[in-house]
Amino acid sequence: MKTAKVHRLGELQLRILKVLWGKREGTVGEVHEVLSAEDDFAYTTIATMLRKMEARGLVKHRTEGRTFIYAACVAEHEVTKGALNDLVDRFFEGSLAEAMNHLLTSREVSKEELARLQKLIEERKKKL
Amino acid sequence: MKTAKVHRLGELQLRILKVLWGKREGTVGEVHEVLSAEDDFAYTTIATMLRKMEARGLVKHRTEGRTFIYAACVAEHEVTKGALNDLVDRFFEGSLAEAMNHLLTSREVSKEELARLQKLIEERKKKL
DNA sequence: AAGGTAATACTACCAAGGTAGTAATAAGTC
DNA sequence: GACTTATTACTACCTTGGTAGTATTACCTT
Repeated sequence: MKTAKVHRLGELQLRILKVLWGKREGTVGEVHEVLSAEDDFAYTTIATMLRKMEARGLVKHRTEGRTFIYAACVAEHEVTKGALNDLVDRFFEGSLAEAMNHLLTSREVSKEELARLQKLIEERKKKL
Repeated sequence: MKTAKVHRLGELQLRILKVLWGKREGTVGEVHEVLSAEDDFAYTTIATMLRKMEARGLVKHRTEGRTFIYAACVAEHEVTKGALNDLVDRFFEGSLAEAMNHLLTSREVSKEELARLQKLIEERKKKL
């Protein structure tokens, strides 16, 4: 059960992972730069967080010179899936339709999105 | 912005809220009893948590004799909606279809659920 | 009236996320 | 060779969720 609790990610941790997923790898400086474009973070905050995340097994690093080049250890798909499943289980006792219902009624949904959703369901049906 | 961060609820907090939503109100003992049926909690753990939650504005209490009768301050719908929206925003940059896609591909979905989903989407379409 | 019981209050921890300053170090620049 | 700069290491704090023991109090039952 090594995948345990992968969904319990903090805000910053997720954002860092997203950067790494997008670039495949990145130094502290690179991650910091990307995130600082949105919010203000100290360089050391990112560095510390990355070190903590490595201790948790979320990322790993290789060394180039004296610089650490970090990469995600967890797949985006896995994390996303974990978070979604967790939420559906926690809030809707596992009922996908219930979750969907809430989403549809509480969000702005465009006609295009609805069409996409229908298509997705159609395809899913065929695979049953 | 009083709805801020309502989605960031811990596991126990959510479970307590669910009990209160279900019963409309409840004493520490009642909540404790319900939750203890599933997991083992000390009575004082529930009491402490409820007090902390009241400080955060999640629940409130009225007094009957010397007993506190707690009730949720936040609507189930609001919390659920907040959590879902937060997740869709955080993981899928707000794309409902993207979120749905992940749900459909990573979960077990029954034929009945798919049918329900289609119906939901149909109805939503009419309201546009 | 005494004793048990149930209720809240208070205190204390622990873990984890988040944030960042300071120190040490290494490497490139003038 | 001295100086600046980039980089990691260490340390320290704060917050919040979670967990629960101990203390106090008030009530209820013999």
